Amino acid sequence: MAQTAKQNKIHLYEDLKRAIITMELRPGSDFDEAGLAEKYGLSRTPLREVFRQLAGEGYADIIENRGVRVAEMSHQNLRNFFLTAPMIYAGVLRMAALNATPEQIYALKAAQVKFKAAIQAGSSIERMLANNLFHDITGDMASNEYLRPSFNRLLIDHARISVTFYNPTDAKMQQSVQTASKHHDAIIDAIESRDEGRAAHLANEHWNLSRDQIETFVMPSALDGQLGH
Amino acid sequence: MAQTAKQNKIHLYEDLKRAIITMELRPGSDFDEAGLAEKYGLSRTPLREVFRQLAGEGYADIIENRGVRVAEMSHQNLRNFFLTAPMIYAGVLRMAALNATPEQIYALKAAQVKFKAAIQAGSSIERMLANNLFHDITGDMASNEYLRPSFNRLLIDHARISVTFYNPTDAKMQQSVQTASKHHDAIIDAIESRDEGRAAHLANEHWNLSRDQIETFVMPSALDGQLGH
DNA sequence: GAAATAATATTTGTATACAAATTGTATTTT
DNA sequence: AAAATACAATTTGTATACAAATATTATTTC
Repeated sequence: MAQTAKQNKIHLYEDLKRAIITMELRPGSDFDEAGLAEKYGLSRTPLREVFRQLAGEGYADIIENRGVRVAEMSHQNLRNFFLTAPMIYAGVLRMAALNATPEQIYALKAAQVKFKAAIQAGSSIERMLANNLFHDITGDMASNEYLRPSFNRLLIDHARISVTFYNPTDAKMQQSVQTASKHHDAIIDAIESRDEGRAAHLANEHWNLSRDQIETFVMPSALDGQLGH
Repeated sequence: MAQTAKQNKIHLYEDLKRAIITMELRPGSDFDEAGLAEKYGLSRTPLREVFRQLAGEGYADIIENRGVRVAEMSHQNLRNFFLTAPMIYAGVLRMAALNATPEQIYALKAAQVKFKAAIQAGSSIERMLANNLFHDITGDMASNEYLRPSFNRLLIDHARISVTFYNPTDAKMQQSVQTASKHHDAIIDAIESRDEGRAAHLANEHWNLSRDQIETFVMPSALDGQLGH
């Protein structure tokens, strides 16, 4: 079919992205070209173009003569993540407050409704995806092509870290999800009232919450939090 | 030939990158697949993979059914550039001071020697390339995979802005190149002595110099410099 | 039986051929 | 002659076929 090829390519792209941020495809695991070509009814040529694109966006790594694999997540990554995220996110929210359009604000509110629903009734994956969507929209709002690439990479690993470490039975962790949701509400409010300073401040609070969560539950005293502030 | 195909691909990749940052290929101009395939002795398949890669790194944009073109540089881009650069570069230099290896420091010093030589005797393009190399090495030093993507995009447009606006006959501009060179020396010193605070401070000075240059010579009062500080 | 080598299978990379979409030109219509 | 349509040429996208490199297995050597 003529039309389906293009659609299949899009589906493959979206499916792989989703599978990577949900950790369905583990970091370091490699893609099966032949298998995926079969599954999506595509030849290897467009398939490989999708791989290149995913690599360019930080989802995967291409190794010469040795195929494509899901981007790694090392311990060094995690450290850099918490050093970098507050800075980039403060920049994104600051510019989001300046540049957000009414349509984007509407979309952000809708994403927050979804997020709250996911906290109540959704799976841990659904919660993460809703959170991811929320942050992604703030990335749109900033409309800063220089900030976006780094921000997107942070979002990828923020998603993967969430999936890895989130434990819905833990009371303290549930509490911090509630706090995160309150942050989101405050962020929407700051953006809507064009308060860039407050938006930037909230970014730091929000990521400190994430860091504390991880520190407390998995890697106590791993980071000194001195940088990126 | 078996070996040449892989080499040709690398040459194509490097040549296109260079042609883009030197403005030999103008923003928005589109690539001639057939012509480049002929010129580099490659079929269109590997050629298109190179295009995808360049697009992923911010050198080019791929438009569905309408080929590949050199990444645009709009006025909005320029504004975002000066809002974002100080922040990212401060982050990079801070982490460079923390993480630089002796080999990287050696390479940075060598790049600075080249830069000084280019100021004295080189063309405006050579000067820009030497400067670009210097900054690129600081990006290596930081070894932060979250900062790198945005930093690289800034470097691309920093190069293109330099080429566009640099006027070697202007006395004031020559002066600011000398100042930039002094900044480089100070940056090397800060990194070598692991003084992250000073490195971050120098980043801001260095980019303010760039901004003042552009503001004074091409777009007076275009930016308020309020953000990103 | 373990290490080294050779032979085979699989995977990755490239070239060519074909299909679809877009662009440019010629023709027709008014 | 200007606008609209039809046709041809070019460009872009995909599939298949083939080449090169890597991984796996079998065989040989000690």
